[in-house]
Formats: sequence, structure tokens, C-alpha cells
Amino acid sequence: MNKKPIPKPTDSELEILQVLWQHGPSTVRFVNDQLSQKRDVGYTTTLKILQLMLDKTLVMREDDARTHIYRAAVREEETQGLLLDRFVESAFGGSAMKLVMQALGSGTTSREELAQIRSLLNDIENQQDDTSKANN
Amino acid sequence: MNKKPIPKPTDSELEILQVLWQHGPSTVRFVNDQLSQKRDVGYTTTLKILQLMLDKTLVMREDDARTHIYRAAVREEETQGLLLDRFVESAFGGSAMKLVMQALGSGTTSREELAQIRSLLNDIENQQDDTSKANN
DNA sequence: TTTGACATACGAATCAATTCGTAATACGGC
DNA sequence: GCCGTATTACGAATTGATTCGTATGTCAAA
Repeated sequence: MNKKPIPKPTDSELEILQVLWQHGPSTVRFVNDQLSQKRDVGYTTTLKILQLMLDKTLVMREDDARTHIYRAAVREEETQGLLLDRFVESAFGGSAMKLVMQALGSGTTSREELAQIRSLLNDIENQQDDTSKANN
Repeated sequence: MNKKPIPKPTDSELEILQVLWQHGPSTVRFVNDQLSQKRDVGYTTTLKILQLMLDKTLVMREDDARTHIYRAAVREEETQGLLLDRFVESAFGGSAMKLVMQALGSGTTSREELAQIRSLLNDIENQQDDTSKANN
């Protein structure tokens, strides 16, 4: 039946996934270097977390060479969507709308981004029209 | 200098804050009843968490009577904003825009809500105009 | 005044995430 | 081939969140 458990990443794991999503398959060394730019983290700590992520199938790796190459095994949008659902639920009582208002209200959104969102709103409304017509 | 530490609530604490925000000052019993509607949780567990929240100054309480009354000591929007910032950072690499796109794309937003967001976009753009004019 | 119901306080067990020390192993330069 | 360096593997300590058992206190009805 191909059940997808979709394991949920912790904060540290998410940090690492960001690196893998952004830079593609990487060595432990590389991931650790990236993390070290933001905060203090030991090499074996990064290694350990990658190994745990391997168990959870959040990442895959190539063992061929001595140095392993890790790659993300979950897709960025899908994972973010999953986390977003949980976050909306826990912090905004389930109202995605309140979250969006709050996010837009913080004032860090550029004019181009606003236009982009506006365009997305149009798409969504058009899609809603199509659906309701199709259902009549 | 009036430093505001703004303690960060855990998931359980957030659950309780939601109850207090929604229903106002409440007894432990009431909070626990509310939580019990969603999941299984013991009375003393709820009590313990409220006591920890008191230490962290996430809530205040009135000790006068035998039964204590707890009330939220942090404001809803402020707390949500704080959590949102951390979430955008950890899950969306700092891009509030990507988060908004994702949230709107999930398809659970009603037509009225879309209109509300559109109106907010207008407000923001107008405000940006004012600001840029004022700075010239 | 005694008793039963309900409230708070406290400490300990459990569980998950994180961190790191240390051992074992493989590689490349000399 | 040997040595220094880098890598992986493993286990244990630490920390924080959560849960709950139990002790203690208080009130009010009979």
C-alpha cells in the first residue's frame, strides 16, 4: 500500500535539510562548514544528526567512497507544507489566514513580492470559479 | 532598561495559551477540560505546566481564593509574531514570502479571506507610497 | 468535628533531542 | 610500508519537555 510515514524533522535536522536543499548532495564536512557559519557546532554532532536522519530516511547517502555523500530524501515544498500545517495548528489555532495576515503585516515584504502574492490570489480565485462551475 | 526577555512557549504551553487567549482567565480545571476535548491529558499535568509557565512569567495568577485563576501574561499577536519569526527562519530559510505563498496555496482559504488579504495588500502598498514620498 | 471531594505542591520517571568524547578505520604522502 | 590526518561509528552525558504519583491542605456538608 506504499504508506508514506513522512517523518517530521527536528529543528537541527531542518537546518541540515536547508543546506542540502540549497547546495545539493554534500559531505558531512561541507554541511558542518555551512552550519558553522551561523553557530558553533562540532563536526561529530553534525555527523550524528545526519546518521539519525538516515535512519529516519530524511536523507540518503552514497557509501561507495570513504567519504559519504548525503542528499535530501524529502522534497522542500512538501516538507515545508507539512511543517506549516503543524505550525498553523499549534500557534494560530488552525487559521492559515491569521498567519498570512501576521506575516504580511511584519513589513518586510517588498513591492515585487506583494505583486507576486496578488497574482497568486488571482490564480486561486479563478481556480475556485472553475471548480464551482464544474460542480453545477 | 526594561529588558523584555519574552520567554518562548513550548508546544504544550502554547496549547494552554490558546485556551487563555480564547476564554480569558481560567481555573486549572477549566483549562484541563478544554485540553481534554482534543487529547488525553491528566489534571496534574496541566497544573504542572501552568506552574512552569508562571515561573517563566508566561501567565499570571490570583492566589486569593483556594482555587487559583490563571491569565495569559503575553499578548496573542505579539507571541504569534515571535513564533512566526522563528518559524520562517527555521523552516523557510527566512523568506516570509515563500511561507505566505505556501500557506495560500494549500487551498483552505475562503473567498472572503482572500478578499481580506487583498485589502491588506492595498493597505501595505499605500503605506509604502506614503513612506517613499515622505522620504523624498 | 469528621469526612469526602477537590485543590495545590513537589519530586521523580520517562522520553526525545542534542552534544561530544573516543575508538576504529581508511587514505595519501613520504 | 608507515605515519599523520580525516572520516565514520558508537555510546554516553546532558538538557528540556512532559507526564504522573503522591503528599498535603482546604472547604463545606452532614
